Amino acid sequence: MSPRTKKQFEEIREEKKTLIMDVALEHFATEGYFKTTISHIAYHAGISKGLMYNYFDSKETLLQSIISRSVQEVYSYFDMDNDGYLSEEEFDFFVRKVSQVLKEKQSFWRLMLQIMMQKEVREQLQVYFLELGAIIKPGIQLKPGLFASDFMKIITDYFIRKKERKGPGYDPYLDLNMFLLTLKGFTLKYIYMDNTDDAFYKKMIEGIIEYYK
Amino acid sequence: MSPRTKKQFEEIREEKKTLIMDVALEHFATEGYFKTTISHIAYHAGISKGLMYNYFDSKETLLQSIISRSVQEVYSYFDMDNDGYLSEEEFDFFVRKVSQVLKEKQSFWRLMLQIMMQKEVREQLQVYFLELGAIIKPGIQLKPGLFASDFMKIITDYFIRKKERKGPGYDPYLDLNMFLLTLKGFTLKYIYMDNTDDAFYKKMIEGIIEYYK
Amino acid sequence: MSPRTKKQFEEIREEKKTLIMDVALEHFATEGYFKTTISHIAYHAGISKGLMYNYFDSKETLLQSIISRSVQEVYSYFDMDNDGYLSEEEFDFFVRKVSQVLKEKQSFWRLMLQIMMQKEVREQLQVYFLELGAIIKPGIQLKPGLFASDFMKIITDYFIRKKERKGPGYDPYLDLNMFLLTLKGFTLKYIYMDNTDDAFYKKMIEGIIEYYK
Amino acid sequence: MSPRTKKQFEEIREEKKTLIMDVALEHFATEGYFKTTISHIAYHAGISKGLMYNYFDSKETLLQSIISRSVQEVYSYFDMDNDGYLSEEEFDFFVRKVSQVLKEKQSFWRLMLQIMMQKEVREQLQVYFLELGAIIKPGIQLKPGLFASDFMKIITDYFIRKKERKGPGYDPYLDLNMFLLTLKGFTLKYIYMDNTDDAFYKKMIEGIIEYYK
DNA sequence: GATGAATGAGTATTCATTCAT
DNA sequence: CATGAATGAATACTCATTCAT
Repeated sequence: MSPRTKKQFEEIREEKKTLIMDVALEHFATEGYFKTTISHIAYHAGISKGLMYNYFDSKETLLQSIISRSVQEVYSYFDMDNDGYLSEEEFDFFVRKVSQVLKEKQSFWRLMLQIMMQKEVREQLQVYFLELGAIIKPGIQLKPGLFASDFMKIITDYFIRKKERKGPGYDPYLDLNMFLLTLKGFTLKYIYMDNTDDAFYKKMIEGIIEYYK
Repeated sequence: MSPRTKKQFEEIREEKKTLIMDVALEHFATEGYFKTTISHIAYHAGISKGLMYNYFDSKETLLQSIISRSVQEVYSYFDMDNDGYLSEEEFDFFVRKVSQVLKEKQSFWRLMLQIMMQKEVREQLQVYFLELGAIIKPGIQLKPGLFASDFMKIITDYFIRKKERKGPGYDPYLDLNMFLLTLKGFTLKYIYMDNTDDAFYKKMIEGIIEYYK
Repeated sequence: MSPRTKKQFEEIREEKKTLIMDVALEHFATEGYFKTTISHIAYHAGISKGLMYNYFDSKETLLQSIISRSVQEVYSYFDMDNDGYLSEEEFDFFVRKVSQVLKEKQSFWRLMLQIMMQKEVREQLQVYFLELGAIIKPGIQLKPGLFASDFMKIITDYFIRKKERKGPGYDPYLDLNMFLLTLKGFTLKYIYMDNTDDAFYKKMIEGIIEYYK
Repeated sequence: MSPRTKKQFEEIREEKKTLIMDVALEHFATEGYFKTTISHIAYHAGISKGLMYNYFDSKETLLQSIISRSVQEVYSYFDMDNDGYLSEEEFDFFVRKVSQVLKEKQSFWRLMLQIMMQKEVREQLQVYFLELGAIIKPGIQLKPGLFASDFMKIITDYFIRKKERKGPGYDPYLDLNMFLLTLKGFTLKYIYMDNTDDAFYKKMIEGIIEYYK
């Protein structure tokens, strides 16, 4: 019965926080942030309301933690430490990654869409998801170091290089924006799909690659 | 000093109802349904809370009335009493109509997206917006008489006829779904645009027409 | 098309008032005073809310008017202008009268019971229905001129005279109070009877007469 | 500083619930159910409104809990687990018990009378208080297991046996119903008595016993 | 750490009453 | 006389947050 080490405590703490965030995300995403009560989350996480406040200062803090965590996870998905260059082969991989992120983090994206309705929230989150509201045009300077910027830079570069393959009549910015529109549409569709039709899902990924590679 | 006629009363009622719905839609769409209080709506509509309840039974009824009204308006936009045939020239017109509806009813679509987060709501509204959740495949039977079905039928027909132009390698269903994805993406993007960049907006409409006509 | 005379106006006014009171009494009695809304009454009386206030200053005034009117009616039932003497034959008649009043004014009595729950109301109404809360003892002075007092005086006299028939062991005050208890019980029972069992009802009247004549 | 045990929490809950129900009953009975506000109850119970709702889901639930509890208490008063036989000596005891229940639960009975005005409520409560609406006739089948039925059965048996003592001219059902009427009248009278006149009260109990033993 | 009782500011809703027409 | 739109004070109820144990 040796007392737990500091490290053990820390681990338990992290586990509980993760549990709470998982439960909360699920309920936020399906029932809505405002309709989900703290009591409800605590109950489904198997803890008391009081303990919730031991881990998170407020309902809002909890929400922010969830978003922040999910953003980190999405970051890591794309492994932004690479060389920032997207080859033709990697384009395939990239689109599939995007779809995978959508699939695995469906709840998160649903929450995002919901949360973004509020103007204030939207402005704050632009930091993470610049693209959602931004327009890609020649001459726009993307801040380096931000996820969305990095992401957009790599993609933009890819489409500019694509011009070499497609010839003079090709408008890379139009094509890029069409691609982004399609990706957004894919996101929207997937987020709302209750009974995932996997065949359709896969077919559309192939379609996107075929249309925009 | 004669009392108001029935018609006068009816007019007052309709005007006030419209006013309340307009104000409510605007606030629901920008601040969110749950964050928008009845007091807030009443205040901005310049009426008392009590009067709100003279016209709408509850906050939820108000929401439903708004949705119902907007759906009617969208219906009328597309004038579904036509021949159900979409010529190449009309395709242009159709895409432009869609974008116009988005532009003019931006608040409504934002509200829709928000509302559709809740599963129950989504299921109920499928009647109106079948497509949002549906997948278009060969052999699918669309119920005639419903807006979404009519809409989808016309579009599907268009893409099937397009095969004649495009030749044997052309997959009309893939192309249709890609088109719908792009349209959805356009919707999503437009809904979130605070400062409308009209040039970009128009460019993308042209792009969609160019890609899918 | 001669203009209506003052008298005609007065008559119309009285008719409307009576109508409103009738409707209100019915609803007060079955749904309860507080649960019955002015709107409801106005609707069922086929008039507007505004007009209601033309006839009655407030909901409370309406209630008081109803009670006052019913009390007058009950008064008249017993024709208190008689000699104040109750013969043996008249006792029969008296009990039957009581039951008839119960039957015909069931709604009113139900309303009374309900209203009397509130202390303040009860105190105010003692004027009319002294007996309900009072105890009849030798030496109590009943205020002349009040219905309840008159009523009690006549009944008390009857039971005192009854002593002559029953002999020395007979306690007129006990018997009187037992009789009043039974009458009250009869009231309570009848008020709550939804499906009037007329046979039982009549049998009990005969019983009361048999037991207390 | 160890947290409270489950038992401690349970005790707190029970105490508070009892407190709230006691206060509420008192106010419901004297001011009326509808006139009594939740705020009022909370204030007089020395707690916050919020806590009320921690223990009772709604005002109506609170009412039901009060009624349910009181019914249980009345049940236990009569100890229905006995042999179901009422001897002549026990009849005294029985009547006195009834009066005692009236005295000790005066508020409850006042509330009952008030509540029973509403038809729906009345129908629902018949389960508990069959007799109030029922008529006792030869051949009526009383459902065993229900308080009111048990109660009525015992009383009915008593009056039937009484016939042996009284001889052929005696109508046990008339007498039973007269007795029940008197008891009801006693109830009604007692419920409304503000300043209890104990001497009168006791005299009437003796009277009832004398008349119906 | 852990619990859930307790709080109170906030929210939807009701309804008697007023008043312009 | 008659209407029903309009008001606002009151009321039931919710829920994030605090805190004694």
